[in-house]
Amino acid sequence: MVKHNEPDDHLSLVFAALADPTRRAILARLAQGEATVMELAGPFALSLPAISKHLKVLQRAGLISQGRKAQWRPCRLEPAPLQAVSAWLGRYRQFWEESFSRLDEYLRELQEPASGDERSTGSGSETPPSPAALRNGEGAAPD
Amino acid sequence: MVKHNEPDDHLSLVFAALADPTRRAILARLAQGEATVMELAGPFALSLPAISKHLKVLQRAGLISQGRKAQWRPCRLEPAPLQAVSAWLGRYRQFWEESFSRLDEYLRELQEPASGDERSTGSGSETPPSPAALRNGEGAAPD
DNA sequence: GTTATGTTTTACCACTCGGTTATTTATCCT
DNA sequence: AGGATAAATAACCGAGTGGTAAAACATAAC
Repeated sequence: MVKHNEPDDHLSLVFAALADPTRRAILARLAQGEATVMELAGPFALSLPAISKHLKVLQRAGLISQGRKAQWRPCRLEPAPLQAVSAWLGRYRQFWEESFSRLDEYLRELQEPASGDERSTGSGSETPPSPAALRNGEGAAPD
Repeated sequence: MVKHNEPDDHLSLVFAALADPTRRAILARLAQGEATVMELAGPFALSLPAISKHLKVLQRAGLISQGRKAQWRPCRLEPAPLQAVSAWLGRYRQFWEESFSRLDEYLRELQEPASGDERSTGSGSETPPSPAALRNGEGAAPD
């Protein structure tokens, strides 16, 4: 994971934190309410230091916060990063909510043989640009 | 990332793939339409092998698929894994859509001093269980 | 002060990750 | 066949990851 600017970096931290099944299970438990470190460790055949490391990852991603009461460190879920993930997902929601869009493109592809004229449709290139077009610097620059 | 069972393993692959800003940018570009490897590499000061590795990660997570046309390997977005993420997020959606739930708990906590009787509310322990309760095996087993 | 419980830190390990350069593979064109 | 382009693979690197056992820190009870 390479750090770029702050927003991307934070989102990367969140996704990385969610990439471990143990950490997702910890979040699921905290969704039911605050819990202590040993409560969270209960269901896993892991050492306490291992749980402590997972919690540090979750904390660094802002997914949990830890209180402090005597020797206890109660953990609670912080939903803001999950909301950020949901917001990020928003840009792709159309892809599964309009499930016919891929079928449309496929049908159009069957009717129109691959040719350079497809570039003019503005719908994104279905066929890779020709080498000549790339050589002329006409390749579409990805965002 | 430790492999457990298949569903968790796949979700972990997806989150891990999304944990890199370059890969998220690649997905954003593919959301606009199919693109070649070199088109995807264009905006990044990365070598082609680095892009190739990123694409392999995305492919293994099922987030993209790659076609084959001559020497071209056009990539397209596959939204199903993103939908799976959205579904997983669903269990936490209440946390930010009902933004008063945390305030309610906070106010209740102010009115009821920390005591063992809070265990009987079934709303999850706001205060860590007492050492005696833990010793008696009454600690709540996390999911 | 001593003992017990809860938690974190330290040091270590094997492995993965995100990048590089060099090389190979795949396809097209002359 | 040779040359060109697109892409993947191999080998290497330093940093990071997910786990362990041991040690240290924090707090409570007697």
